[in-house]
Amino acid sequence: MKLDERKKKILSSVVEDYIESAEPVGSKTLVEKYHLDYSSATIRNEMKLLEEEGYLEQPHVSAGRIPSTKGYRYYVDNLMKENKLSMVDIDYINNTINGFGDTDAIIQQVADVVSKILATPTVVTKSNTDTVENIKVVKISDKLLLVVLMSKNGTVKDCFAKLTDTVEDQVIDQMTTILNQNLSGTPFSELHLALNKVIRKDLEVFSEAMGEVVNSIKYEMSKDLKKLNSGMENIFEKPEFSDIEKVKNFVNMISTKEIIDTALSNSKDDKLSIIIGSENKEVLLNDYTIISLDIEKDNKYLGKLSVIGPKRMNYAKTISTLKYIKEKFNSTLMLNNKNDNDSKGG
Amino acid sequence: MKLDERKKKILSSVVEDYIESAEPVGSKTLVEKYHLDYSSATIRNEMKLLEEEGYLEQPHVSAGRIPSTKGYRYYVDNLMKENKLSMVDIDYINNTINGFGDTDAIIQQVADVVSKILATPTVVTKSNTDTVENIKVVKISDKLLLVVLMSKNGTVKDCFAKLTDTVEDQVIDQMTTILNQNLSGTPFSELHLALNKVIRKDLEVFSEAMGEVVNSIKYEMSKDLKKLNSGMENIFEKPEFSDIEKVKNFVNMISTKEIIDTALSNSKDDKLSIIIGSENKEVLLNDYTIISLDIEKDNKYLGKLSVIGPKRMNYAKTISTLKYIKEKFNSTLMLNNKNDNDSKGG
DNA sequence: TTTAGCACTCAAACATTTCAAGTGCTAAAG
DNA sequence: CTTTAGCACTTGAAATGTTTGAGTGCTAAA
Repeated sequence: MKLDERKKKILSSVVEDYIESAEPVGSKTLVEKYHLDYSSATIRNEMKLLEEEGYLEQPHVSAGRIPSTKGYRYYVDNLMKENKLSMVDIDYINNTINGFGDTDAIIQQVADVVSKILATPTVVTKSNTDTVENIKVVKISDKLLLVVLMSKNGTVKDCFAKLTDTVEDQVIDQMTTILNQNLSGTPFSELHLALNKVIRKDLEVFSEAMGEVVNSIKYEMSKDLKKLNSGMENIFEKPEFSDIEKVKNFVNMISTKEIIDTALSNSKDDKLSIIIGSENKEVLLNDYTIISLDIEKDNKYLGKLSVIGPKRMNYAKTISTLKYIKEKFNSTLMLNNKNDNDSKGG
Repeated sequence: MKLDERKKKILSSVVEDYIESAEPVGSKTLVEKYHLDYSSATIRNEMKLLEEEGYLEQPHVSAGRIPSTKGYRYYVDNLMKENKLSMVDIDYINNTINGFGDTDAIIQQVADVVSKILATPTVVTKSNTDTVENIKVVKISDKLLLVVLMSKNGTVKDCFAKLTDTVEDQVIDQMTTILNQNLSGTPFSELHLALNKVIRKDLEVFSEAMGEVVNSIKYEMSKDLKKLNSGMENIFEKPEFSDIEKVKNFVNMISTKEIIDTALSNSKDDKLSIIIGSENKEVLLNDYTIISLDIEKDNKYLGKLSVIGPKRMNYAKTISTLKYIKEKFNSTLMLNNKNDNDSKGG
C-alpha cells in the first residue's frame, strides 16, 4: 500500500496523461513527456509492479496502462494537486449564477454552469429535508384512496391511489398504522428508499392496496424532488461513448430516477463525496464516477450538486469547481431568493 | 399527380413495409408479401415510374426503394388506413392519465404515456395564451434593470437584466416604448418569436441594453413554457440512430429550445399538424417528422402534444393515439384539475 | 539496480474477396 | 400494348487476409 516516490510519480503521470488523452499510456510517453529520468525499461518494470499491486490495468498485452479504480482512488486521495479555477471560469460562474429568481431557477443555473465549465453531465437535486409527521389514508370510494402526508413543518401533500379491487376499512386502518410506523420522522427526500423497505417487508399481506398507495406516494415525491440534468450532450465528445451501446446505457441509467437517487443518497452527507467506478454498489455505475457536494445557504440544506461522468474525468478541476460554487452559496454576496414555492401549503 | 390503383397499392405497400422493416423494399418482397398479382419485373417497372415521379427513392442502385417525403405525404393524405387502438393501449391510457394532480403532472403523464405506446420521443408543451398588456423597464442601479411584464389577466412576471455599461434614462424610455409597441397583445407563448423580431429590427440602435433585456425576458419565458420531453431513450431502438453522429445531432436539436419551439409554432393551430421531413423549413429537422395536436379542455387551450421521430414512423398509430388523447381531454370524464399554479400572481 | 536490445503480441487500419439482393434492359409471350 | 422470363450488371455488407506500429516482457550486460 505504501508507494515509493518514483511509483507515485509514475502513477500520477499515468492518471493525468490518461485523463487528458483517453489513450493507454506507454513507458516511452512517460519518459519523454513527464521527464522521468529513467529509461523506458525501468518504467516498464515499475508499471508492471503497479499493475500487480492493482493500481494500473492493461487493456491488452501490447497496450500501455490505464488507471484502475484503485489507481484513481490513490491519485485522488494522495497525489492530486489542487486546481485553481481560471479567471474565465470564475467570471463565468459569477455572471451566470446571480441569485435572481426562485430556487428552481437557481438550481437550473447551477446545473447549466457546471455542465458548461466541466463539459460533463451534471445533476442537481433539490432535496426536501422536512420530515413526515403523519400519514392518513382516506377511502373516497370503493376503489379510490386519498393519501395525505402531513409534514413536521406543517405542509400537506396528497395523492390518489386507484385500486382495481375493493378494499376493507380494516385493511386501510392496518395500512395506515404500518405506514406511520415505518415512515414518520423520515425526511421527504428519503421517502423513496423507506417506501421500498415497506413493500419489501409487507408485500405479501396487502399486495394491491399497499402497492398502489406506495406507488402514488412515490409519484408525488418524484414531482417534489426536482432533479435537474444539464449538459447531457457533452457525453458525445468523450471517446468512452463512441459506442452506441454505451450511450444507450448511460441515457437509460440517467433517466432511471431510482438509480441516480440511490447513488446520490449513498454519498456521505457531510463534505465532498467521490465515488469512483466499482466503488459504487450499483453495478450499472461501475464505469462512472460521481462527485457530489451538499449545498447550503444560511445553514439551510438546499440540495445536492453532482457531476456524473466516466471514471476518466478531470478530478482536480471538477472538485475545485464544485467547491467554488458551494462557497459562493455560503457567501453573503448572493441576493436572497425572491420567492420559494417548494411545496404547496395545506 | 394522379396515381392508378396499382401504383397506389405499390406505394402503400412500400411505405408500410419500410415503416416496419426499416429496409429498402424490393420488387420480390412486394410480390410475395403483399400478394400483388404481377411479376416482379412489372413491379420493377412501376417502381421505376414512381421513382421518376418522386414518390420513391433508391439509396443505391442495387437496393430496393424507400419512400421519399412526397411518398410519405401521399400515403398520409390518400392511402393510409385508420388504425384502431388496441384495447391494451386504451386501457393503458385510461389507467395512467387519470386527471389527478395539477396541469404539470397531467402534462407529464401525457408525455409518458404517448412515448411508451409509440416508443418514440414525445414533446408536450404547455402554452400560455394570456397576452402581454404592458411592459415596464425600471432602472434599479446604473447597471441593473428590472423588467416587469403585466398580462391582460392580471398576472405579473418580472426579471432582471444585468448590463456591463451604464444606460441613460432616455434610452430606457425609448426601449420601453419599442417593447410596448411590438409586444403588447402578444400571447406569452409567442413572445419568443416576437422578441427575435424586435432585436432584428432595433439591434443597431441600443445593442447592449436591449439585448440584455430581451434575453432576460426570453429566459423568464423559457421557465414558463414547460416543455416536457419523454421517451428520449426510445431512439436507440431505431436503426436510424445506429450512427452516433445522428444521435448526437438529434439530442442537441431536442435540447435546443428554439428549434423545437419554432417547429411547433409553425404547425397550423387548428387540427392535426403533420410535418414530414423536408417539408420542415428548419434544415436540421429534414430527416424527421413532427406530428402535433392542440389539446383543449373546456374550450381552454392547454397546450400542444407533439411526437417527433424519424420520417419512418408509424403514422397511422401515432395519429390515432394522439387523437384518442385529445378526445379524452374533451370528454367530461376527466376530473377537474385540483389546482393550477401556471403563473405567480403580482 | 538500471538499461539496451530483441522477439513477441495485438488492435487498428487497410485491402481484397465473396456474397446476396436487387436492379434495368431485352426479347419473347400474352 | 402489357406483361414477364431471363440475364448481365452493380453495389454494400460481411468475411477474410495483410500490414503496421505501438508497446510489452525478458535476458543479459553495464
